[in-house]
Parts: sequence; C-alpha cells; structure tokens
Amino acid sequence: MVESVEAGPSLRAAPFGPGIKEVIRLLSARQRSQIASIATCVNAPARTVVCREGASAQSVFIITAGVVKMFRDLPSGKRRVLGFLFADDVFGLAQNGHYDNTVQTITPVTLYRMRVSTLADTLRRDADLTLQFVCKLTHELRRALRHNVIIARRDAVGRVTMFLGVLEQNGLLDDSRIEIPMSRSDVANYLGLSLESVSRALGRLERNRIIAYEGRHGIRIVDRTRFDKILAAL
Amino acid sequence: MVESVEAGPSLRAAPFGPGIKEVIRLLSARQRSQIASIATCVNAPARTVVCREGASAQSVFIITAGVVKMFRDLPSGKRRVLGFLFADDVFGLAQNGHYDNTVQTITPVTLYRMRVSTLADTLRRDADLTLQFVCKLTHELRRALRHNVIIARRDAVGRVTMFLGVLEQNGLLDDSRIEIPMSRSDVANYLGLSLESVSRALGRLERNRIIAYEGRHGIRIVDRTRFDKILAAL
DNA sequence: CGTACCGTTGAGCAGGCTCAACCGCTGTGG
DNA sequence: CCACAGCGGTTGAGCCTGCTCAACGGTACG
Repeated sequence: MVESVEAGPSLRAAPFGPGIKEVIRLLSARQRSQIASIATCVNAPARTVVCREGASAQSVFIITAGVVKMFRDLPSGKRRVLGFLFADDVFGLAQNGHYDNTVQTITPVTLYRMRVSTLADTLRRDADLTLQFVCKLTHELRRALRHNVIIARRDAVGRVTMFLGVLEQNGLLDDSRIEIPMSRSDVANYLGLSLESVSRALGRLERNRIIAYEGRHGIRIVDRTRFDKILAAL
Repeated sequence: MVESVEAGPSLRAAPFGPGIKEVIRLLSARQRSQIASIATCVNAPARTVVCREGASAQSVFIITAGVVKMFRDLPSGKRRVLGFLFADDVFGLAQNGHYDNTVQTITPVTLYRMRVSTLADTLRRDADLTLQFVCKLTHELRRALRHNVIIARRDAVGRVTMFLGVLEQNGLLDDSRIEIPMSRSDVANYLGLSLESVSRALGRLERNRIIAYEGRHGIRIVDRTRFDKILAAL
C-alpha cells in the first residue's frame, strides 16, 4: 500500500490523441504540487454531503480516495443519481455561481478542495494545466453520454450488466472481483430502475451463472461470453 | 438579418460565476478571429455526415448556423441520438484519436473546421482561450446530465414535454413558437422512446390544448401553466 | 404524377412499477 | 447477554404503460 509518494491530486482521463488507449493520470508531478499548493486536503466519513444543489458554489473538489455519488432531487421527491465519482475525478463545477447537483460520499473519502476563483486564476496563468482540465472534462462528457446509452436501454438486466461493465473498467482491480460500494437504491436511481428491478436483475444474472455474488457488495463475472453477449445485445 | 458583422465562430455557454444567469456567447472578437484564422469555413447541405464514429479524428468543429444530430449506432442496429447541436456548439472531440460518435446535419449547416493538433497548439499558447473551452465543455456536460434526467423519466408525455422545454430554451425565438427541425424518429431515438410513442405524446398534448401544432415541425405552447405542471411532475 | 418516406392511429403483448411481506444484519438499550 | 427496532436487500402478485406489428394518410420530391 505504498501508493502515493506523489504529492497532491491527479486527474484521470483518456487523452485525445492516438497512441494511448487507456485511461491515465494526466498531471505531472509539478502540476500536482501546484494544485496542492492552492488546495486544502480534507477527509470526510461516509454519508457526508460535500456540496448541495443550489448552494453558493465556492469550491471545486478533486477526489484522491473513496467513492461519492452526484445526484439531484426532483420536485416529486424522487432522486436521480447522475453519476458515481472515484479517485482522480473532479466535481463542483457550477453554473451561475451555484452548484447544480448535490454530492454525497458513499465511502470515507479524501479530497482536495480549492476556491473556484483561485483555481481560475491559476488556470489563467497556465495554459498547459488548463488543457489538462479540458481533457478531463471531455472524459466526463464521454462518461455522461455513455450513461445516456445505458439508461436508454429498456431491459433491466441489460442496464445492470452495462453498469457492472462500467464498474469493472473503473475499478481496474487486478483480480476479477467487481466492487459495488453503493446501495441497490443508489444503483436503481442511477439506472432509472426501481430497486426491486435491480435486485431481480442481479438475481437473474446469478441464477443463470453469469455472475457470482461475493458478499452483497461485490460480484465476480463467471461467464464472460454470455456477459459480453448481453452487453452487445442493445 | 444583419446578424454577424463579427468574424469567426463563437461558443455558447453559461459562465461559472454569479452575475450572469443566461447562456451567452463567450469569445471576444479577438478570440473569434484567432480561431477563424486556424479554421476553414464549410457549408454542408442537410443530411451530410460530418464525422463518423470510429473514424480517425483529424478535426474539431464549431457550428455557426444550422442543426446537427450526434448519434451512435448500436450492435442491434438501433440508433441512439446523444444530442442535437446548434449554432455556437462544438463537436469532434475524440478519444484515442478516433471520433466516438457520428455527427450528421439535419438542416443545411455552416461550420468551422480546424485540425485538432492546430487547435491544441493554439490553446497551449492562450490560457484564456483554453479557459473558455473549459467553460463550454462544462456547459456541454450539464446538457448531457440534463438529458439523463429527461430520459430517466418513465412517462412518454413527460419526456416529450421536457424535450420541448429544452428546445424552447435553446431556440430563444422572440415569439412563442418552438421549432422542431428534426424528425419524430430522431426525437424518439433521443428520448429513448419509440417513434409511435412520441407521436402519441404530442397528439395527447395537442388534444389537451397544452400545445398547438404549427405545421409538423413547429408547435406553440398554449397552456403554460399545465405545461409547467407536467415539467415539474417528475 | 407517382412513389417513398414521414407521421398518425389502432390492437395486443410484455416487461417494469407498485404494493406488500419477509429475511438478515447491525447497532442500541434494557 | 439478549430483545428489538431499523435498514438494506430479496421475493411475490397484479397492474399499467410503452413496445411491437400493422395499416393508413399526407406531403415532399423526383
């Protein structure tokens, strides 16, 4: 667990150009420490609300460890989860000086907080760093579009399967275990399903021996062939 | 129709900070001509494929007039429309040197095309301009998240109504007429509905005297109160 | 003037939502 | 130490809405 000799936060994204296929960490050591110098490092326990929809947006955040969910509460009382964010993700970008989503921690989280005005000043002086943010935002945009594709699917099993696929990509765990740190309810709100449907879909995937449970918050893909077939079925 | 004495393309977005509520055009006259100097202006008729998913990504595009759709074709043959883009929108941002969506014109379109490497060079030298792109991308991200909220909704009438709301915001026509330049099929693919459902939803809105048709590609909101009530029903 | 596509409308079916009960784990207080 | 309450998760029964298949009307374009 000698993971970060490096100082400061990082950004994870897939670059524009050819050559590099995977998602990588973008910032140089110098840029990381540069951001660290204008940010304060914060630890938050699980279930902490980091920023609230509609509140005045003072800060931008970069996650270095843990998982958070970004959501919006609708007039009807229903909650729409717009995304899950992990290490090296950024959030808190605002419109008109107000956050437009609420962000809440799911696991204990370590994050860097910086004032939006300070960050803007820094970016105005460093085009290279700003370009890194462009890259990161483009990556976020891709994720949002992918999310669109997922929830446009009609069948619950397909949506859940695609979600597991995303989690797998994201986790990058060496073994084949996929962590599902969030509750069924969060997953349901993310996928636009009822939590019962999520539960049933997972149950069906297990009964068909496509996945296997590893506790309630972890699964393993047992039959990759059929898993991929479901992914491609859309 | 003396609309653009200004030279070169622009970017439309809502800024971060407080003070300005609406979507505005970001670039200064200098920045517009700067981009114009590294770009070539192109006119394309309706139904032109501007860039194709998977193709090598040489260029980035900024629209100055017209409407395009961005979509992805799925293994099953179904098509998912990820968004409609209008004047002052940007597209062509790639991953790993390849476009990840196809973009096709709906109306005749005027756009600026620039090589991605040239644009990157320009951005690396101008932090201010790059920051404008950050702002624009954040705006696009917001739109994508809003799209997520829309299609997560289960009822067809609600989805169509929210779509009309977005079109209205977008059009900013002085009168209350809302243009629907795209086909029902495109709308359906955008909303994750069958085209029959879109047709039925519009029909129901008209029968209930909430909207009124103005030809097949334009409507007018007749009963704003009930329209807003449907919007808030989610 | 004809044809093909877009749009509308109808009938029947399927999959997901709602309501509801039940299970297992966790944490708390008697 | 145990009883109980609360929450997250699973499972079942019935309903409802949007999808599918199909036919038809209108308009734009060759």
